[in-house]
Amino acid sequence: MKLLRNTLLETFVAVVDCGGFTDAQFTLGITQSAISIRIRDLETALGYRVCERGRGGFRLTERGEIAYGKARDILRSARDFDAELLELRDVTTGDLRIGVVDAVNTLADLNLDKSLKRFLDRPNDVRLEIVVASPTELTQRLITGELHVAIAPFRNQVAELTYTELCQEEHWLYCGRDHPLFDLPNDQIDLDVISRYQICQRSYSMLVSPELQSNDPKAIVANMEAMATLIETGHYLGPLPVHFVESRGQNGKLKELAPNRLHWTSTFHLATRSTSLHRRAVELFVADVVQSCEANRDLQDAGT
Amino acid sequence: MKLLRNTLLETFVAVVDCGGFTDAQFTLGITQSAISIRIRDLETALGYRVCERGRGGFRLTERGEIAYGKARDILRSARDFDAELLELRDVTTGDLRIGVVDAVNTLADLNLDKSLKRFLDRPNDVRLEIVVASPTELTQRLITGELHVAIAPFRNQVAELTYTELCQEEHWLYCGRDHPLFDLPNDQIDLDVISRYQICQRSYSMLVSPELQSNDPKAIVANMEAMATLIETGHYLGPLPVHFVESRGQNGKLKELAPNRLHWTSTFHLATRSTSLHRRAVELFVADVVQSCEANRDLQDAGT
DNA sequence: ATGTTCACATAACCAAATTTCATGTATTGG
DNA sequence: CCAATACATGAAATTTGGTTATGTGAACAT
Repeated sequence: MKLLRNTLLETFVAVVDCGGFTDAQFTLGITQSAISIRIRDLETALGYRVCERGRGGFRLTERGEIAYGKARDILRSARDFDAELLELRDVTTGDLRIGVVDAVNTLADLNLDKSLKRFLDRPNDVRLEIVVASPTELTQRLITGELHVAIAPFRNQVAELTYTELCQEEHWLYCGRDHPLFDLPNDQIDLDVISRYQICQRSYSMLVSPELQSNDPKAIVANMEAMATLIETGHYLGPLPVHFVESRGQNGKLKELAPNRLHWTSTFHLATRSTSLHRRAVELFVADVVQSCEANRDLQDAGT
Repeated sequence: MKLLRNTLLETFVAVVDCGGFTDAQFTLGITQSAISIRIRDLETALGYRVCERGRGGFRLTERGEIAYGKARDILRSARDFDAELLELRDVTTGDLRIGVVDAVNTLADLNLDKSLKRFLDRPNDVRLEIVVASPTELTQRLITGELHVAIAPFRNQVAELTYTELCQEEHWLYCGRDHPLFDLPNDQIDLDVISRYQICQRSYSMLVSPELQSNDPKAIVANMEAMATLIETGHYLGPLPVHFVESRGQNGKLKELAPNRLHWTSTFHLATRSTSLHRRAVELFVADVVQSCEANRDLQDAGT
């Protein structure tokens, strides 16, 4: 059997991503005619039409949809494969696909920007890709190889992945300026008082405050900004990472509620696939992150 | 980054498999010059030499060794990928890589030949590949995707694979014509008598007779023929599948020892990877095997 | 040593596959 | 019905990849 040329698949994926032949010209660096022919060749090889196109707009066929997903996957692993072979000489190259949860850039103990800087300061030919998603989704994408590394508070750990503990993130409960509790002294606030008000929670996999869970959250958000926004409306209470609130410097707009009693800690991990050796780029980045966190811990230990 | 053309990898793998450029001509259907150029291009793209060649013989470099392994893997998955896309129309195509343990062809309850016949009788464009190996090795190869299906008595089952019970295989203990026990009546033979003689065992993963294990086997074989040969020397006792001995029709050369007491049963399973949907060819073959076994069971049930 | 052979490399040339350019066609929107 | 959009197609140009013929250097026999 003759293998599909990978230019055909690249073309197909680019065309889908661009939503048509015309725009894909620039991405692929070839003319529209060439694209037309390549797609025709692909369809001839496959024996079915992968997309409807023309003046009426661009649309994948049912089979095309499936083919597109598979094609993207195989191209990704082909790129990783190339990088593996290229890294057998002394270069650092290929994709480095990192996944994180949102609001990590202000997490001081993690210091992701410093780790990234260290990584990028080395001579390299790496194409960086950073994805923001929930821990559950990150887990999924690590397993499929769509991501190489992920940094998140992984509460449910799976066997396929290896986790390294990085740092802690502290959460307090906050209320907005217009909320009834805003002016109540903190020593009068406890779980019982809290339970009279509506709580905004993060979606399940990001839950940080189990004590509040039974209170039937009236709002659920999948994003830190959204959480802050809802709390600022004055209609909800909600937990937020301390570093997140402090970095926004709006100390007047949010108030922490009884931080001595209502605080939660989540542990951030770095996760990679357990099986097989990793590419040089991945190993280096992991080392940078871990080292950065350790340096931080040492600094804090010395300070106390 | 520009992807390596897969013709380069195909050429590389073929050259390695043939042990040089000259012989690979016929496998690849191109001239030696073309191969020379392709390998040069591959090496230029990679930035290192993959093999030493010339009058002094053919030898992979250290990096070439690694590259070869990876290249073979990626070509296999590329072929499977192609088959997945092609099977989106109504054809059955691509590789079907089956693994079995040895001596399955006479296992009447399994009836592998009938299942295969049924599969091949359908219109198809499948390239069949059958590998014989131990259950441990089959498990490994299923996980890496090197095999699509395997049929064996899997005693240690792993989470990554899904198992379907197929049939039983009965084992008795045998001795050869020249063995001291050959002429002893079966009612005088028990474990105690047995323990005075040397036992030939199958290697660990194929062990069928735990009672004999403590007897410190003096011979270990990884193959049924080898087991039979050793027993026929008259120096060893050893377990063999009943169907295997009967099918060889040499009833005079081997004698079953106390078949009422010394018999063991192993269960044959069909195993596939748990994750992801399988290709049409794989699904069809699995259905054929399972159906064939069920038909057999029904037949036996009706008979008793 | 010396010539021969083997296994691959290289050059020149050629064929086939791809791309571009120019143009055609179908569909939508006004 | 016209203009514009988005793709298809044909011919010419270009690039890619192949073959044939020949070169090179290491091993081997004499």
